[in-house]
Amino acid sequence: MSETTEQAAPKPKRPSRARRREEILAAATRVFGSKGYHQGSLGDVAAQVGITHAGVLHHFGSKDKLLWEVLEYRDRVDVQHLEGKHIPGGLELFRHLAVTARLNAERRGIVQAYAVLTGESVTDGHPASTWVAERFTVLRGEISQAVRDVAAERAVTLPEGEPERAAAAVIAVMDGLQLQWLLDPEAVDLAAATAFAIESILTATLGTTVRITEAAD
Amino acid sequence: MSETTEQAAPKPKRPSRARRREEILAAATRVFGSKGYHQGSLGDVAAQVGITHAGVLHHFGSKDKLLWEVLEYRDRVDVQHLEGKHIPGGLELFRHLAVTARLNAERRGIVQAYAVLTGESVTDGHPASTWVAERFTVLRGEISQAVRDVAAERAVTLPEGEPERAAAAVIAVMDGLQLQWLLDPEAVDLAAATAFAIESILTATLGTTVRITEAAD
DNA sequence: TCGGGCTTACTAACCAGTAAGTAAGTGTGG
DNA sequence: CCACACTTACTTACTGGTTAGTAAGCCCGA
Repeated sequence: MSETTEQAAPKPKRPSRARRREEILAAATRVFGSKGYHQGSLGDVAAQVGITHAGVLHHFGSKDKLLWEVLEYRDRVDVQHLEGKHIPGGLELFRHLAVTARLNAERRGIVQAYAVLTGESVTDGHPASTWVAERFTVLRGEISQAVRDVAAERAVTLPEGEPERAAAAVIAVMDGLQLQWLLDPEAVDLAAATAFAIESILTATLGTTVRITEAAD
Repeated sequence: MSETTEQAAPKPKRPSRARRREEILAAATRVFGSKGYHQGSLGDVAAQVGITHAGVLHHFGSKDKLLWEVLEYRDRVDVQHLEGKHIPGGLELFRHLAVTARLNAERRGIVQAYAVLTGESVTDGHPASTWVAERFTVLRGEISQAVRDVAAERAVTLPEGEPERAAAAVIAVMDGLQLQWLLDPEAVDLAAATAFAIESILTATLGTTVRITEAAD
């Protein structure tokens, strides 16, 4: 065993480790998305990649750990289309949110996964609750900062706590619209309603008309 | 002494039927609220009223039927504080929504139950999905009508589809804020944020300032 | 040949729903 | 007014199903 232990398995000819894990993560996203975490079983996930549930456990150890990696996987996919750019600030952030909503209307699965897991996470002792709570905290921070930036840009002074309230409202409206859209896609135009709501909140908060959609599109 | 027994509705000696059912419904609301429908078992519900799970089934037949009655129970409790008055229209409706949010901040359990079940309901074939979807439809109808009423009152002409978009946004923001509040009550002032968001959406929609909160309360 | 990927086989727990029995009530005929 | 018939509210015990997780071994590729 001289140089044998050194091979880090970089070129996978076999659908090995990394690749299989990705397959499983994608399958788990679909399963947890369509059935929820508690109702979606390891067997369901395993079946989608053509192995047994024990095979899944071989890669992820436990169902909880699999969930955690699914959540991080979603983040990775989400950030991916930003192409390395960090999350924008100011008005650009809100345009980004509107664009995300438009993209989401074409990715029902991932939206459903997010909605189901977020809803489930408010149950006692749910393994995803800290992840979701932290996610909300981070988002509120980023969005309220963007509100402050836009306000400064337009020389508007905001009352204490207003940026935070606006940030919470923006996140809330996005999540809530996703729920309604998932249950009745015909009744709610996810992209339009989201853009409308964000503009409304910003306009009312800043006291001046804010547009985040491109003209004539 | 005219023992003509005019006992129309005598007091039952036993905590019979109706009473027990209410106890179970209250318990089920707590259980489904704190653990979700799938994760909350009939045994959990039964334990809270000091009977066995078979006893619960004696009263409700199946877990699905119990859920249905829980949902209707919530509606009954919700409408109850309106004291027989029908749901108001126009601006009054939005004030009512803000008041409800304020009340909700004191009834974590029922808010949690609603949030959990709504989230769960977007999973495939969930027994509550039609109930939730219908609820959203009805609410959107009522709220969009109220928007139209207020617009007419103020002689504002709204673009096609705007009342519906505003209605969806109002419902969305209420649900979304509940989620954030449940996960982090310190970070979100449910009553204030809800009132703020509703005012924002109405103000932006109608183009004139709308106030729904009482001055100095 | 060796180790990682995976399977088969199993365990222990849990769950909804059924069935049958019991005890405590209610209604009624004599 | 009481005995007997019946109903109601529940229990215990069980069935059939599903689940996460464990253990041990097989197979294949490098």
